[in-house]
Amino acid sequence: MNLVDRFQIPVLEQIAIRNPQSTNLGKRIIEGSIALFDELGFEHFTFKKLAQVVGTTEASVYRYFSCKQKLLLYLVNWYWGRLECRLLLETQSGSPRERLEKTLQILLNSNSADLASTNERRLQRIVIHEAPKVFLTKAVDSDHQIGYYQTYADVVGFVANLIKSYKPNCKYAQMLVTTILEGSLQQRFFAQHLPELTNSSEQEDAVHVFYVQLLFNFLDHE
Amino acid sequence: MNLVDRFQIPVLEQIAIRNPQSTNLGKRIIEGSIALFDELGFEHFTFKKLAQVVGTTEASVYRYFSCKQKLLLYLVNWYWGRLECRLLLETQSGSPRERLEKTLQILLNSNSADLASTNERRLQRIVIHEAPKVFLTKAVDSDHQIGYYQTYADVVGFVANLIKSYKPNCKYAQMLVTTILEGSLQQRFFAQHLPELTNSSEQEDAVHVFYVQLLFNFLDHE
DNA sequence: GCAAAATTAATAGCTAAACTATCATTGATT
DNA sequence: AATCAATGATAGTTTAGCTATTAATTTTGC
Repeated sequence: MNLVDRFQIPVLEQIAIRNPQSTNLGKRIIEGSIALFDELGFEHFTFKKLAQVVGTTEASVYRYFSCKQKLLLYLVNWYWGRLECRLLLETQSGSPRERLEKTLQILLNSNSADLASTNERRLQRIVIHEAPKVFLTKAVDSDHQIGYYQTYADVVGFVANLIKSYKPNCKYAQMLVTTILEGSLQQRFFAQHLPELTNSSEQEDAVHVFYVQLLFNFLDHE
Repeated sequence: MNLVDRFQIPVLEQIAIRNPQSTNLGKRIIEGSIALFDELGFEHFTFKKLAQVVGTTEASVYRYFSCKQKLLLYLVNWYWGRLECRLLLETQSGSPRERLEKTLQILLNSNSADLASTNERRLQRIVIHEAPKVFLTKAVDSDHQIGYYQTYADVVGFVANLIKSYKPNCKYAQMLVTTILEGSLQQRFFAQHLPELTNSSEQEDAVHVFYVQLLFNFLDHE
């Protein structure tokens, strides 16, 4: 277990009814849900099917999560939390410019070496395919007030501060960050499913090249 | 009825079982669904509730649309189709640069004067809150093959070509367009529900200013 | 090691969404 | 006037989403 895995994400305990990391069944639910969300997609995912995969009952799953939206939110928050942790650990030294470049490498997931395990690759796919559904609900406002999006806001805030340390007068740091973060996920979705909407390339990671250029052209000529 | 309203969008007839514009009930279903999607959101929207609003039965609604996903797709395509039409009509003259600037004005919806009617404002809100759900499904690939996303691809292609006429060597025209299109919708969502993730402003339309600058900084320094 | 407490399994059941089917009625067409 | 398409009215099926109850099992405190 490396440093990143030790990182505790405080929001997670609020989202779940009972901390799934604290019991054997809870851990199986998380593992199973990663596999099943990836396989079925959010719409066709049900607690009944999850219970079968995990070898338990529907009622027992409900003791950990009140509904599948919350379970997805838990997984997505886990992803953001790990990202935040990596950012904190890996961007401690260097010039503002170097720290920003390193940040983009982490955010844009360029080196696929990090995605070693099957689970991490699955989680990445879940985030690409389902993450926006975590926001786009009638419950956004109340969920926001409860603090369910705090981890994501922390990531955005952290990178926005890095941008401001590079360009103190930047008026649009938050917009830049979310444009890059959400945009890059979307481009990966397009590359796989709607290739005419993007520009993928065999030779390079076009998504990475593009967003690095987009950011620094903006900052260096604002 | 102005020019834009006369525009026929060919994809729409494939999405619906029966063309809703051809009958009185069909038109009421479209009107009602715009109001109801806006009010309830995609998740809580049902054909039963729609039937009540429209003054018909669930079974009759099913004679026009096979499911609510298709109905949403129809509405979103209508939105994209109108946008494409406006682009074609309003960017016929001027230098490449001027045409691009006009295009951004249309895409980013800067002049809220276009959003005169209640229905158009509702449709805009539906697109902001629900449009990504049209893509993010397990059925993307088959829907894509059928051609359900053709209208959107046309809009993206049109703007990408404008970009290429301005900068013939631009390698990332499609990525630029989708980043701006989807990004701007998302920023408007954030401005309303998660304001710490964006940079809204009382004085200016920050979304418009930001994306114009983002585009031309990229193109003029690539 | 044992009693109490907490977890889980097993089962049942309820409400509503997402459809499908049937047939009578209306209204437009030739 | 007869016909055909669209709609209304009604009913019914399956499954998702969620709650409740009790018995079995495991964990925990002592």
